[in-house]
Amino acid sequence: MEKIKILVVDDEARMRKLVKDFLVKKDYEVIEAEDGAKALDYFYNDKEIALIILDVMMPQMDGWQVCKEIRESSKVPIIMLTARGEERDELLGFQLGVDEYISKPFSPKILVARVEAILRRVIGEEKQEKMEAGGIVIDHAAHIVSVDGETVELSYKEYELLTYFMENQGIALSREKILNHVWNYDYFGDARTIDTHVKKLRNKLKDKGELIHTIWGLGYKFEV
Amino acid sequence: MEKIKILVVDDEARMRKLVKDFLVKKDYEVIEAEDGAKALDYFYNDKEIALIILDVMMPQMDGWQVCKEIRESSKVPIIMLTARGEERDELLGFQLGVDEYISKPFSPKILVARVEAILRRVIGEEKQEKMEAGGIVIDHAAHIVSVDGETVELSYKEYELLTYFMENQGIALSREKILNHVWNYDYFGDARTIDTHVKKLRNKLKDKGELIHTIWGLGYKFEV
DNA sequence: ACAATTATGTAATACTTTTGTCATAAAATA
DNA sequence: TATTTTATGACAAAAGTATTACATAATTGT
Repeated sequence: MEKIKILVVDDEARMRKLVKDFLVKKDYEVIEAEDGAKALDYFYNDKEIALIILDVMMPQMDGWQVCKEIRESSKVPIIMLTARGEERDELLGFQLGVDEYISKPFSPKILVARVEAILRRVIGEEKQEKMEAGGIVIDHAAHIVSVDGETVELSYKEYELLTYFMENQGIALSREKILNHVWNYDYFGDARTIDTHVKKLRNKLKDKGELIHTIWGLGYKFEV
Repeated sequence: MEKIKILVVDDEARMRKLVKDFLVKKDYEVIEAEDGAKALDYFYNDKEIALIILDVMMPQMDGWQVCKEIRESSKVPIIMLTARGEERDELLGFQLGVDEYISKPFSPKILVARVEAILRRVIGEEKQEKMEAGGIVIDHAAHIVSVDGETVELSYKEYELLTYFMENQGIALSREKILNHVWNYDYFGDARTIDTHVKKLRNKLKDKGELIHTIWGLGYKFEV
């Protein structure tokens, strides 16, 4: 099947690369544009683009302008990236038909989640809504986790962490890797934080907590 | 195929040599620069450099400055070496677009792993995930070792040691060589330590333990 | 906007496993 | 056989992890 194309517009190469890496991992085709003019150019020449991720702050032509131009001829979903602190002009965005905002720094998880939510809405494509392993079920649509049929209440981070583990069953994950995926990419906190979260998660999963194995000297692994 | 070029910048010749040795062994071409000015000079005159390893602490022009200069004209991946204790200015690094940090002392393994991870990300090359020899299988993704189908639990060092042996099948390895690869470069402990680890490893590998041959007066060799 | 609640990250401490060293036994070499 | 090198097992030291408590940040309800 043809891959879904996403256009990423940002003047910072690093940011484009970052976004691209995560989307490519999810099997999307990513086209990069370093400024508004190039973005419009790519967009007009490739009718297949399913979604645009647009940085607000760019020299020459900012994200709003690009958005406005595109909206004159297309209803393609647009996600706006806003910098930390930068105020969101929600109203302007609403008028221009922005579908979503994501504040930098963002976690890759959030980005991918938003992208998929929008595409699901627009394309109506169904994605993996449920995950199961060893009696643990995550229902992403309902945002509910159950262990042996019984619902357990997880906090946001715990939920993300468990999801990451279950997405990578049988794979040894270093703390660094976990931090990079579950936390924000620019989070430079203590890797020991993970221990605490793992502990809490294990507790809540009751006897299924032991499915999260400690790999001494390396990190953790989820395995049934 | 053309070798991939890596530029190593450090004022200490010892450190440069060390890094170079390991990278050369992995078939990279290494260019050394002893100060920031020379580094920039080499970099601007050789457009083929695929990655830069940069020491933070250097007289005249420190690593940050070099990094900043390079970032003004290039997106080449940069790994920063920081001394033990020296505080990492993560934020500054992030702004300058540092790709990775490695703290001295580091194990050669870590260094090579980071380099390959970055290059893989940039160049998009895949690495070997499984190794097999004489009924011993190492699954690096799962971090599992099995002997004749049965999983064996290895400690961190045992795992590293076995990996090193299997990477160098049929090659006689001196204790010194083993120390330099599996242990940190600044580990000056007793080479006899290896004997103990080899012993434990042999035990855990059961009858396959004898694949690790003792070479009297020299060291060890893994051979099927 | 405020207080109350909950979630998250950090630090300190307790705990566990791993690792290195040593003493001694065994084996190989000359 | 004397000497050098390696194997082995016990144990102390080091390093990694679990757990708890607490401060701070985020969220919720009023």
